[in-house]
Amino acid sequence: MIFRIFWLVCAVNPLTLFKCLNDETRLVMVLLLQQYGELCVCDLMAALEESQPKISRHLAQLRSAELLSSEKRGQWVYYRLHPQLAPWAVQIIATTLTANGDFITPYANRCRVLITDNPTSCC
Amino acid sequence: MIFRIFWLVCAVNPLTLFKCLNDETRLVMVLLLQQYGELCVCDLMAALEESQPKISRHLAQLRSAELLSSEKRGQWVYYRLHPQLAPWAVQIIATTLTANGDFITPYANRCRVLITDNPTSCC
DNA sequence: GTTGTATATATGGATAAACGTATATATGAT
DNA sequence: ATCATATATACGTTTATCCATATATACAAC
Repeated sequence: MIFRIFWLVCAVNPLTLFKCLNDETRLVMVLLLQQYGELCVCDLMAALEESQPKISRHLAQLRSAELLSSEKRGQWVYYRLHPQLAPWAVQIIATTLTANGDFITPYANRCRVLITDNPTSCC
Repeated sequence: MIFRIFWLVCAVNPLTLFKCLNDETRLVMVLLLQQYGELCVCDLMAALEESQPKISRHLAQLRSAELLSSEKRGQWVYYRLHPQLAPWAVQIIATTLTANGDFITPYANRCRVLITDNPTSCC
């Protein structure tokens, strides 16, 4: 008899998670994605007012840690929290956001999805 | 009319918290303290099998970030989670411990409070 | 094809974090 | 007083992290 085990969540090591959240650029991006669900790279560049390579490098790091997933649509790449991210990790991100909403407010105010009428258009 | 504001919790910056939890030595110590309430330096040295200066240096860092508080009793210094640590930070530590109990098991097994009949004696 | 835009990665240099060793301080015992 | 134990800190070196710049890739429009 053969059993198959399907992995429903990504096994995030706590050290890996905290390493991701340790940098201001990465922390703000993760919190913005927790709050707004999905953002493209240019949204994040605008929100954080940082250079494209810097944003991209940190996104790659979050992606390789399986905290984020990305999807290419046309010439844009959209990021979100990884759908299979372990619930405890999601809970930590949510708790951080709830208790520190003011921490990302200045960033969110520069975020396209907040300041445009038409959030389906990009950059 | 004079108002006095009493600070009931320590205002931990999320970045500061994650910086603290980013290092394996510090993370394990924080999780052990969450689980066992109070441990002295020699307990932590035994649990982590690390040198005294290394343990002491990381404890100083956690103390200066106000994650931990310390109390000297006789020649021993006992550490615990800071009593005024912000609830959201405590929640994050608790969540991490609950979801990753196995992460600290090997350390806990070397912890005096677990392997001694008389936990009031030290070292 | 060319051009422009969006995103990713590679490389070298700067900055910061962690470590080992040595030393200092405080307490307790003799 | 001396000696031993427990803990903290200082100093120099190694190691890891972050960044800016340059370059590469992919797509869309023409």
